[in-house]
Amino acid sequence: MVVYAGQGDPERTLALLWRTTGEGVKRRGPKPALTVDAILEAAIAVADESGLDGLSMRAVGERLGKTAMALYTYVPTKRELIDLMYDHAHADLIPDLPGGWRQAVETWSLALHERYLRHPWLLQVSHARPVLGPHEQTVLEKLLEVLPDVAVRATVNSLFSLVRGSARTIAEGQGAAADTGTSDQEWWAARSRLMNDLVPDFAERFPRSANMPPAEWDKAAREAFTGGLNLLLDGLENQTGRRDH
Amino acid sequence: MVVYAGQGDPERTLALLWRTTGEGVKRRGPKPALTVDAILEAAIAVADESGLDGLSMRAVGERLGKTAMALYTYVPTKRELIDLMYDHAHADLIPDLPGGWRQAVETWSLALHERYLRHPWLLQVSHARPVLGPHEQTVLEKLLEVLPDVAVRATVNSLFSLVRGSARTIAEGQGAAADTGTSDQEWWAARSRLMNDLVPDFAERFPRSANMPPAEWDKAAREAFTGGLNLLLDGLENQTGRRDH
DNA sequence: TCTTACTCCTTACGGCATAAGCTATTCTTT
DNA sequence: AAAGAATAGCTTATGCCGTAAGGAGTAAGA
Repeated sequence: MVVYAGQGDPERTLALLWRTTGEGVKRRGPKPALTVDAILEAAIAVADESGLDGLSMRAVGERLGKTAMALYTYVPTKRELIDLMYDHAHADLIPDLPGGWRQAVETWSLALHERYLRHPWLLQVSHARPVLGPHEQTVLEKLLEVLPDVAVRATVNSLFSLVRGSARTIAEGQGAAADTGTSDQEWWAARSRLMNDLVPDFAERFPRSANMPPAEWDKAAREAFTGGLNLLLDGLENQTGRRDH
Repeated sequence: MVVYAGQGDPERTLALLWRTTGEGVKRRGPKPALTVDAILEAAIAVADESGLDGLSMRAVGERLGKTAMALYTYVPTKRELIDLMYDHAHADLIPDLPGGWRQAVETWSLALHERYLRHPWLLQVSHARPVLGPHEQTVLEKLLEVLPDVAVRATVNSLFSLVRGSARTIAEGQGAAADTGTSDQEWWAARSRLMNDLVPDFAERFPRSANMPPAEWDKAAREAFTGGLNLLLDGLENQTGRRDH
């Protein structure tokens, strides 16, 4: 399932995202035993380990030695928690980008790609509408800084699609392997055998698909990513070149 | 949340996908009151209306005048049901593709894009490993038939990423609008106002993001899609042209 | 006719997010 | 110092979910 982001109470969420909640102000009542950041880190740890499906308020609370309900003092709902996790996981993402725009865009894409692979659950958070958190905003801003001034929206959209799509393919392959305990080879072998029995005319009906063996998925997917990126940047260079190259 | 596909009992799932279950054979016991296809259509109707989150076995059963448990006679688990829905929704998708490869790829992409928008929940089904159903396989095969023989894997991967990514953006915008009852304009206006209050220095910190207003999202996202597609195809033509053009 | 295989129901279980309400804690005001 | 107010974080409860278990009825084969 997909968790839709950015649909909670906007004011509360934005305030949490940008941490505009009065920090130094003295407040009554018992000292808070937790902080939003501690919760975020626990939640991210849970999600890294068990995916977004394993992310329950109970699980996060347990990791902090609290009950699920204790979290609701800090975070209005699970939705907002995920929004916060999402933005938090985009912190300190983009390194200094090298000179030429093409190299810079490549570096940016690889950094984002890598981050997605480190936190695969990020790919399961669908931003129905942008979360508008500071860290994600920074990621976008850095890209805009280096992008040539041609077809900006199309390029941004395509880059995000490409990076997310490729990362998804890789992450899901890995996740499936981990979940089921069967490697890609084993899984594929088992399926081939079954398909041979069940659909003996497969190769006739789908000759081209049959001719495209899976190889090592992980590697193939990575190559497909850089290959696709190159295609896209070629296309962009093509349009740009006539102006400022 | 994301539903992971292709992880149930492979034999049962594949048999259901390819309908190799003995159809004409006489079976004992009461006549089945349902068929897998009827369940699929009901389930797809539910998902179209309420998304994958609203898809519960109870809801599907109710639509058919049955209980949730009645479905388990036909479908082993909800997971496999979703696999079957996924493949079913890819039926009769690709029209006859026009002559030139570039036009053919464009037509293919648009058809897939459109299908995703008709059944947005498709985008929430992540194929950890391919479902390997007949209809999805046909979609892939048709693309392979027209694709030039260059960087095939990268191109296929990129095209799927681009189509899915763009469709996701559009679908989620629409979904959010429907869910929250606020239009894009209203939503954006509200956020802008809040951001102005909470983060008054936004425009200084993120000048380029601030300069990229949201416009009409739906339209912008569609243009970004065709624009990205053109970039990609330019890149591909660049590599192909030297050979067979 | 009796057995067997099958459909489809009711019931039940454990897990989920979270609403409601309670208690204990700590600051502010008197 | 005492009283009041606001807050943290607990327990409990509600209504969802997927689905396991088991039972009742039905139709084909022996």
